[in-house]
Amino acid sequence: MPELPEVETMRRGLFDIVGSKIVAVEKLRCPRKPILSTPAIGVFRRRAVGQTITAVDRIAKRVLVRLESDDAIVLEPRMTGLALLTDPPDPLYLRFRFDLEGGSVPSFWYWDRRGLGNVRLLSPDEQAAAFESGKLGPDALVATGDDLKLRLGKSRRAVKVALLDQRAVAGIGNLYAAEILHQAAIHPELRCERITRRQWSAIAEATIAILNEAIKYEGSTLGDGTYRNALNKDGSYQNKHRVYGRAGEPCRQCGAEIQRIVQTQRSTFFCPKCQKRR
DNA sequence: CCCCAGTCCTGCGGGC
DNA sequence: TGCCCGCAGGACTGGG
Repeated sequence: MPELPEVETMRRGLFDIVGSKIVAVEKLRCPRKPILSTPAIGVFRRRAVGQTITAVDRIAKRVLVRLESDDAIVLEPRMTGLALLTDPPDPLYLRFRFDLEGGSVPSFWYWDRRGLGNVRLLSPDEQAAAFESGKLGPDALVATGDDLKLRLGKSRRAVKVALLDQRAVAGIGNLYAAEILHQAAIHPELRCERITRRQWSAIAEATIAILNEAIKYEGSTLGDGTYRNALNKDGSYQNKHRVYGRAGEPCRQCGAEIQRIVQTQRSTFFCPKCQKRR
């Protein structure tokens, strides 16, 4: 499930396409519903073909392939989307192919098993509208304790639920929210309004530490997941998980049994001994 | 404004 | 053995 570390790994995996020219774009037929993409493929192709790729960036959980025209191809992988330079996990779910010239890479693909993701080509104005402040908080890799306190300090929501709000802080998903709160020693059900300035700082520091560590290990590939890097290799941060997916197993810090609860219909994992309610 | 349930989608594992 | 159901959750929508 791509969150910030996985999407950042995708971005880095596409480094070798910078400087190449797009010579063809194909939206691939899938046996079921095609994924969402805009604009219509004819317009998409006309605006992309002939363009040189100038950069590959990340905004929150999206990858932006920037073109010399200042348009950007925006990949939004959601649950099961992958950016690939090589053979896919299953060719059935290849959704887009971009053929390249002038570099070391012949093509890159967007692959998406469940098809909840999307591929868009956005003009500068459309990019500004899609990513305007108000829709996305500061990137989780740079958000400070004060940023979090300012945006969430008055909220009555449980802190774990609030960390998933991309308008508050951008890039955290269900898996890393649990990991971050364990590192910060904060109970996931603690209401934001009761969190101290010092605790917000601890959460921000844990966020940066956990996400950077996960990037170092190229993200988490879960047993039933599909996440891979651009060369179709597994990440390895799943071997470092403190709590996520470890219900009933011992906490690596204190040995207590990791608990699983459900918050707003999503699983939350935590250590009842390390993570206090205050 | 704030918050939450429902929705999309496919594969997998538990239960019977 | 095979089938059914629930679960996985990112981002968006609609409604209280």
